[in-house]
Amino acid sequence: MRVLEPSFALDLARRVVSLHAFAEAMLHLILQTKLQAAVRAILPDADTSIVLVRPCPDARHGDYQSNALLPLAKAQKLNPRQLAEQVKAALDVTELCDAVDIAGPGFLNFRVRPAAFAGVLESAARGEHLFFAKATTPRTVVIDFSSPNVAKPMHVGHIRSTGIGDALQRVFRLLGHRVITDNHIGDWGTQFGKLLLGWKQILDRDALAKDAIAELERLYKVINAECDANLARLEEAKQELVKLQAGDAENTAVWQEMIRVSQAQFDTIYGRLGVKFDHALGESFYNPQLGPVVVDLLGRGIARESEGAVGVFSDGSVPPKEDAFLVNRDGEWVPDPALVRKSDGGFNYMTTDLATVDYRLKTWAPDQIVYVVDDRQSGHFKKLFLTFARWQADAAKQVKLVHVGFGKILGEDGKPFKTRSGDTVKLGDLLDEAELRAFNVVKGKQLERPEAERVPEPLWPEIARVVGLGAVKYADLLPNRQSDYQFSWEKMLALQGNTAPYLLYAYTRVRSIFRKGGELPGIRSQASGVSLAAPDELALAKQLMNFGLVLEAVAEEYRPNFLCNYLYDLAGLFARFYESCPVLKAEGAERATRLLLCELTGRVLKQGLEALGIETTEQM
RNA sequence: GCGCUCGUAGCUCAGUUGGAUAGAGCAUCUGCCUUCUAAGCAGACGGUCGUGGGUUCGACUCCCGCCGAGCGCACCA
Repeated sequence: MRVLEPSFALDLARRVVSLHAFAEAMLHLILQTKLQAAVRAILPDADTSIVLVRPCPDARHGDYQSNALLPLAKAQKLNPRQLAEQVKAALDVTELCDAVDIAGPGFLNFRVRPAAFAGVLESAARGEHLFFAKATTPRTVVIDFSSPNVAKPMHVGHIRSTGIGDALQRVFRLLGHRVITDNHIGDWGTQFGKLLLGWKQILDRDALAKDAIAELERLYKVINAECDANLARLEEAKQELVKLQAGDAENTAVWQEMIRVSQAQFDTIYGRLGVKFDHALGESFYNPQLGPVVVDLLGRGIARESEGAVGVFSDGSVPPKEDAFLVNRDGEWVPDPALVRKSDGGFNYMTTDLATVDYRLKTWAPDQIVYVVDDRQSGHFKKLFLTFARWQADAAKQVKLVHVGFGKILGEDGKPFKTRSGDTVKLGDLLDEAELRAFNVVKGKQLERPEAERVPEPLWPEIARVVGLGAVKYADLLPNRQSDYQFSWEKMLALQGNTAPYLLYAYTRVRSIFRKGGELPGIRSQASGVSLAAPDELALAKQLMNFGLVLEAVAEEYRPNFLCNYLYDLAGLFARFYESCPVLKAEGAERATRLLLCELTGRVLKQGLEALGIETTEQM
């Protein structure tokens, strides 16, 4: 965002029309633009990219604040309060603010007129924006996530990559960027030797028709066990793999069939999760490029042979401690190369990933490529990015390669999440259980109510589906992604606290008002006369206006949990407003204002949840 | 051994360029349904932000040491 906003503001300064829309969508940005201009007037050489305006964490100080004058004063060896006085004198924000205060060592606090807030609400009500602005210079972003393996069931380990990746792609798209999602499926590798052997010798056709993945899994387990015990068997499997790699017609056909049935499984899961990909170029897609990549690396002197393998080694450009191509063993720094060809001539995933970066750059010319992959692979990506930069220095400067890592899912005992019998939890089973548990909660809550107030029973399963899937997704997106988190059905399906059900409930309360209130005159067309008076009205309105800021932070830091926390705060503020400010009983401007706040809160909740990949329900 | 990530209330977790009195939920306790869905709201209780230094107007945040946890350390991905 540090890079984005100044250029954003600059662009807009050139286009008055856009500036207008932009200001209406996000007050803090117009204040920021004006503040930056004032700073430039006082300090022409100052770096104004650090001059940011943010909402005040404490409303008593004001509505928006900037702390930027303090570091600025320090850099220029000026008295911060004096600088603040000068900047304040050069600052013209009278159209938005009653007062600009200098506080403490040199904080600048802006107090916005309620009428200015009302103006933003009115323009939002007219459908001109939803408190965020599309990027004026859209970036092209490739997002690589999910990446399940062929012939294996998708399991609980895939929800993090899938959920975080999907949320990120949704947020980037919402902000107007060009997004290309690519599912880098594991459809190649040594396991296919064993699978082919199993397919040819012990395949159960009926079982395959019934549950293809389970049958493929069985084939692998049986043959794998045989190979462990019997070297001749292992040799047989290797021969099948060699034939596949050589393009043998029969093995290729079987391999393609395995991909086909696996894809059907992926499609079922993705369908339930509402996840779509623009491409699914698996590892095998890059096969033809692997040899040439290694030849090129060797030819350029970037890779070299060692112990029969080919790898990229340290170039000694950084101290050993910071060198990703060195590792310390017993006090001695030894090579830890990025291997691109094994001593048996085969390639490994470093080679595939290099070919993949190369392909993506040539095909889509992205500004960035984002890999949503387990944190344990951070070492691999570090080497991959460095190796690519050495291989194609110029191309590497055009693209930002980012590894968005995440932690493990733990069970409630604090150990890796497994079934009672110790197996990995299959994703399909997990989603089934989520819906079942959600149904029991929905049913329980409905039965607590007087019959007249219940949601019609036929709607319960659909509500349970939205709540259950939403709960699983939300629980996964909520924690800071780099840390491990504890999986708890009880907590994710709880009706209180920072959970999907709480947010969905807030949304249904909004919808309920409109059902009860019937057709409401004038909300969209003649949105005017909005007057914010009650503290809870104002607090809610201000929170709505932070939506854009949060979306940009999500995209900038690749952290969907910012959006989760924002929506939770929004829902909380709405609940307070709902308690203290009767809507349908109010009259005149008060009623219109409150209806508008309900409408806009509903829209932001729905849009925000949608950006997290979570559906909403009208009643629950 | 070396590297990466982390350590915040009894438990599970937030904490947006370093910024003003560190926040939620659960648990414990107290109030609020003849009023738009109480799956809610208000309040109380609960903290030497692992620890010891340093940087500065200001540190949970940045730097260094130590303690503790998880993960990774050529030919699996």
